[in-house]
Amino acid sequence: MTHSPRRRGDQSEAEPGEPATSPRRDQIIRAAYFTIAEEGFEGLRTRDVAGKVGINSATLHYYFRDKEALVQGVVAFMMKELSRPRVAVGPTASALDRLRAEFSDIKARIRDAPEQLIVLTELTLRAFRDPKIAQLLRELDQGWHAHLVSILEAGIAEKLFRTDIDAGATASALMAQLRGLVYQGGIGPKKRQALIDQIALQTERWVRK
Amino acid sequence: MTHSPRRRGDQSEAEPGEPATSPRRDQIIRAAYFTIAEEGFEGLRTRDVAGKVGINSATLHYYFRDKEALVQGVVAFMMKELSRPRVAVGPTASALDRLRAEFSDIKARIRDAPEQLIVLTELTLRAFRDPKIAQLLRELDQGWHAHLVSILEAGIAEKLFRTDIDAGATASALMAQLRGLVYQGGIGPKKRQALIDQIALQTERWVRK
Amino acid sequence: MTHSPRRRGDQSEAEPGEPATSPRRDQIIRAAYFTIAEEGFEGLRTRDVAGKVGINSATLHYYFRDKEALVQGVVAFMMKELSRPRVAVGPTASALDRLRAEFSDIKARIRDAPEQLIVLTELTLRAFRDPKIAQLLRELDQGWHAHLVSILEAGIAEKLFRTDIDAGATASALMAQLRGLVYQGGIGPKKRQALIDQIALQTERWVRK
Amino acid sequence: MTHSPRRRGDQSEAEPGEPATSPRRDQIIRAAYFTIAEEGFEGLRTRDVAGKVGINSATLHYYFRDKEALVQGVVAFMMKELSRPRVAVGPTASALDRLRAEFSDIKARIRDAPEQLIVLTELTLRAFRDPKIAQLLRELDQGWHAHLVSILEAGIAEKLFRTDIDAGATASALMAQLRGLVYQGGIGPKKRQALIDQIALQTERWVRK
DNA sequence: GATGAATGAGCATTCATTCAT
DNA sequence: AATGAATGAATGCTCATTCAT
Repeated sequence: MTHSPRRRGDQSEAEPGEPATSPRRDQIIRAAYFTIAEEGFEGLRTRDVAGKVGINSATLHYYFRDKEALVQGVVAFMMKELSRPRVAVGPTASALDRLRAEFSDIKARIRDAPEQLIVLTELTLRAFRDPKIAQLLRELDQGWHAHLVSILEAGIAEKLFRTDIDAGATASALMAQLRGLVYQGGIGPKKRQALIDQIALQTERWVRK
Repeated sequence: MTHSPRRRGDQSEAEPGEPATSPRRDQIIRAAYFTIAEEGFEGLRTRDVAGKVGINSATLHYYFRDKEALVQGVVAFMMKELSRPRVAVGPTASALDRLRAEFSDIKARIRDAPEQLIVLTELTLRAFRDPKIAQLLRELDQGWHAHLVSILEAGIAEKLFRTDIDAGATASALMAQLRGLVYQGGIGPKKRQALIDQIALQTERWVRK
Repeated sequence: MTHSPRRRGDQSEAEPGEPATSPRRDQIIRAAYFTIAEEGFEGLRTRDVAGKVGINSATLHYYFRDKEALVQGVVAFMMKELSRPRVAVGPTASALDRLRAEFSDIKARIRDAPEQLIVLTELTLRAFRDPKIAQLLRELDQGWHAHLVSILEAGIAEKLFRTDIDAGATASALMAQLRGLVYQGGIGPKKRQALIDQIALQTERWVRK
Repeated sequence: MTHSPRRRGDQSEAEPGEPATSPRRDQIIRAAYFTIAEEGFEGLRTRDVAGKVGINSATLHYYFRDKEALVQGVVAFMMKELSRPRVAVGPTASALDRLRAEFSDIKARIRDAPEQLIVLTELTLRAFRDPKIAQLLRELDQGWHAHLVSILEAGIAEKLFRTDIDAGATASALMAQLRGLVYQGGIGPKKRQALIDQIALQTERWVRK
């Protein structure tokens, strides 16, 4: 097979054996990701991103057809990051442990990857104008909701949680609360973590028998 | 040259007789405000704003020293808008009525001024980088929190609400939930309003005796 | 009427009272025109054109939305130039004088405005890919053809020219010959003018009684 | 490194055993040639040419030092193509047949190799700035002229053509007419061929006894 | 108050070319 | 022979801002 004139970043799905990914590509995406966290989409300059990676901005365009493709790469990366749990629970963990892990997970993100919150907010904003991003966020939300519901229902089945709670509604309320916290501007990480503990406590009281 | 070299939009206090406000100035701010709601800060162009008002972009600079000053004008306008209640309650209203008015207020904003949510999110994002905006948002939050606490405490005093609720914590939780709802991308206004009703119901059950 | 946000070069037809023309605009078009003559479309750089006029390249874009609009301006200018006769004949001139004026006109162009030939060739080339230009050139040709036919027919009516010549075919043949000369690369202006005289002579012999 | 550092496409004469030609080299030239016909010199991109051949653009630079060398290759190819008659005449053909073959040749080119006209026009344009190309075109023209003169003189000698025609001038006029036709933009191949027939007829009438 | 004209700094993107492998 | 990766030098275009009128 001769050299394909298509750029690496073109296809969403890589051909087998020809991965649409490369260390350099990932490096660029990471640099762009942190740039967005620091400066916002508004402050994203391909030149700066290239500079951070230590390459020429033309090289960046060797990996990404245009800025839009780069942004899409960042979004994909972000989605994978958000889906990957940061707190592991064993397969034998109780529903309560898994619920607690949920709160720990968010606290861990706030502590170790605070940029995720910022980029997520940026994406939320983009979603108002970009239906593709809106769709992705919706899917992310649905996944989170389903995950919480499964925990709650397991807890009910395990007879750890009250049987009269509405798993769906409770999951929604929980998500709204956590999201509200995350999106609350003007407070530091410590305050944020304390508020999460508070929500965790309230929730446990609410769901446990 | 006859006109005073100091521009109207300067940060320094306006001299008496030279108001820092004018119909045209307000007109520009409103145009910028709605532009931000539609296109985001990223899409804010002084030329476009001027065009919407029907003036030359040079004229815009007569009223605002620079783009930053215009943005500050928008922020101030936004803060005033957010502080102004959209649902009036009589001075004799019960704590419960006032609590309900709180939910109605948010529903009214979602219905009549959905752009407020978007601009608020934009400001939240700016707050990560602009301490001045962070401070303003913090104050806005504190005002809201104090307001909710006063309602809850009044309800307790009126013996309408349970005496064992922690007014501060409840206010915080309520705020987080409402904020979370507001920031949830990818859902339409109707769904949003329904979720608010749900939160309202839950809250009433929680606080009422 | 407030300031129109549209750029000057946008509309093909200027509104009455608001001419789509200005000295500066013309200056830019002229500079672009001679740049094309010297460097070809391939060598047309907005920066260079602006530089020749002594303005910033951003100023050029104040008058022309984009490069394409500038090129269109040049084309329009070129068409006007080509249509404007360079050798005047009195209203009482005989058909023969008018025919001779036709040759003199081309010789005058080669002498005084040799760049017209080059730019015309460039346009011919563009016409292969740009239907709009193809159409313009076609119209130019039809105008020229009609003009020659009217001269020949007048000569026949004046009993100066042979009655058995086919005015249309002769006009076509004449045009083809002149065009061929004009497009003949690799020869200098003097040689070119001599060849025109030769064609003129031949033609006179052919048409005159 | 094993391969000779001197590239194949160098202007210097190839060493014996190291031919300045190769199937791949020709392939590249052909691809460039057709690209120029379709997009003009303006649209000639080494990457595209390489892509059409199915090689990397770096490989193209293995065969051609730079873009200029590639263009020269195309020019040489073009000159060979133009010199090669497309309509064969036997060695015993009469002058009239050979003259007719001349017209048939051009018609054949228009039909079978219309890209030659376009590339030739592109070269004509280049000749204004590139003396090397100007020289080549001049030689091409002189060859054509000599060829036509030899036909006309043979016809006179064969007593097929009038003895009072000026072979040189007639050849020039004929060339100018044909060239003019070829360069006339905005008409299709059919119309073009019909006009050639017209010129052929006229010419025959002119030269034959 | 208002504007047309002008500009500097910057930005994404393109492209011929190079070089280690 | 061939290529993936990389780059420097443009290039068209944008935009906030200025200033004389």
